[in-house]
Amino acid sequence: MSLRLYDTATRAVRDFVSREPGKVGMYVCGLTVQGAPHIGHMRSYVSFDVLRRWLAYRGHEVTHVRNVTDIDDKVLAKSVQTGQPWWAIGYANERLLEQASATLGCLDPTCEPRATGHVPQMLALIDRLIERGHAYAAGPGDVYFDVASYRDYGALSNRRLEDMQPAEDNLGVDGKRDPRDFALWKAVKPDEPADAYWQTPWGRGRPGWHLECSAMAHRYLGEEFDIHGGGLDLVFPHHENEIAQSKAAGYGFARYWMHNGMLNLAGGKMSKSDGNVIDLPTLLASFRPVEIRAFLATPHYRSTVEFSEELLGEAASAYRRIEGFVQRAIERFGATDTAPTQGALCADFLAAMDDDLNTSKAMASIHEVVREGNSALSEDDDAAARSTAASVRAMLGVLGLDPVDHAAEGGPGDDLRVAVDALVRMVLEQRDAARARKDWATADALRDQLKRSGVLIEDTPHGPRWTLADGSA
RNA sequence: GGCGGGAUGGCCGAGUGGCUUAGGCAAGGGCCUGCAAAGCCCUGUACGCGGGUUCGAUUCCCGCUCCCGCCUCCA
Repeated sequence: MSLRLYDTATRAVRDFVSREPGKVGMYVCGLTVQGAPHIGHMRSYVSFDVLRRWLAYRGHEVTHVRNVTDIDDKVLAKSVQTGQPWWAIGYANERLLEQASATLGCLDPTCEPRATGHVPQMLALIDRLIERGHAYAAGPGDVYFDVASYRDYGALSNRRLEDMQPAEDNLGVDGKRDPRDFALWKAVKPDEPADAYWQTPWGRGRPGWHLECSAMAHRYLGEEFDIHGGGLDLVFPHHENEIAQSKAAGYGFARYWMHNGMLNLAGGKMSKSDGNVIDLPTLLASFRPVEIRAFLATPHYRSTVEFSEELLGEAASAYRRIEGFVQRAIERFGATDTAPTQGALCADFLAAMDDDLNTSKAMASIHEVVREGNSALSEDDDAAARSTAASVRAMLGVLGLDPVDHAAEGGPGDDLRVAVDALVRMVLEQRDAARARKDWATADALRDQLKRSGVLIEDTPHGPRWTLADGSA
């Protein structure tokens, strides 16, 4: 069985065949760095990180390009509003984003180009579009894409040009020939920061939204590449416009279009403009990064996900069941003996992932293997326990959820682990002594005391073990 | 109004024309344990409403209701 992916452009699941055997070029829309990222953004990052890891597992060398759009209307508006330089705002938010991405265990992209660093490529593209009759300069600094000149406009988002009836408020005012035309290049405006422009043959201005992605995808992945991804809310107009720009310029552009579903809060899309936003630092007060990642990675990437702390808590509990097994196996055999091995993925998992990244089903198969592993562990079937642990770790690894990879990231109070461990051991020695003389009252009192301090004790045939009540082990 | 997605057992969430009808969380019972915890075993018969096709539909078709997204900035 081979990998099949849902392609937005054809609205169907298709066999994935890369342009070049063994290589995949993938462009994923990152963010416009106008504000701090929220977990809805992170869902997109995690979704495409899973895709990238799966492509790699399936033997592809992946070139993963993810853009940072560091200049646009909102960044400039914010600059005027706060008095901060627009480039400082963008950079600050870019760093928050980078941090959030790393915290959730997303692999770094191969390249993360910024819009402002690719103005020459954008100008070249505009030039080419004007030459081919698909774009026109409308006034000093303004260049528009002529939507009517591109026959397939609307093909991706499945809408017809005549169905699009944008407000005709500024028809003629800004020099547009058709209200549906979109800006490739925008003229400097008096109420925007004075240093936000480039000199061009069409006048002073700055990039319009959409242009940077066409230019940068071309720069790093070539005229045609395999996968273009992003959030479902980018299908129109952003991706539709990217296609128009790139194809009208004569390039093949993306062969598969993939879009992740939205993250909802209280029934509606989590969105900065609606103000219903939760960011990662807020959640880190109560949950570990790996638990948040498990929450984001378990539902199918195309489904809408409802966010709530309760739901996140459920996902965390489910993850802890798996993690508990891996930890017990590692305590017994060591991390090396349970190291994930290539080819250790079970057939159900493999089939689920190949089927348009069905992570829900894939997680179900991990849970089944965990059950086998737990049984092997309690029956002291070391060989079986070892191999199931290696298998579970391999499968988790593909999802970016191997507990060992996340061990260093730390949960609340993690810096005190060594000290806590020493103290708990002292208490456990006393408790062992009490148990040895069958003084159950004393033994239980010690255990209860630890529990009140957030330390959970479990007696196993191989001695007592402790974990923290919040799940960080 | 146009386009698209969705409604599954207490909750989350896969999936399928009929088969042992995922998996998890929570709950109850059991095993294990000095008692616990963890783990394992068992239990819970669900597919929004109304029609239709079919020997048989949660799964296919039609209609309806409700929800969500896009159509303006948006991961």
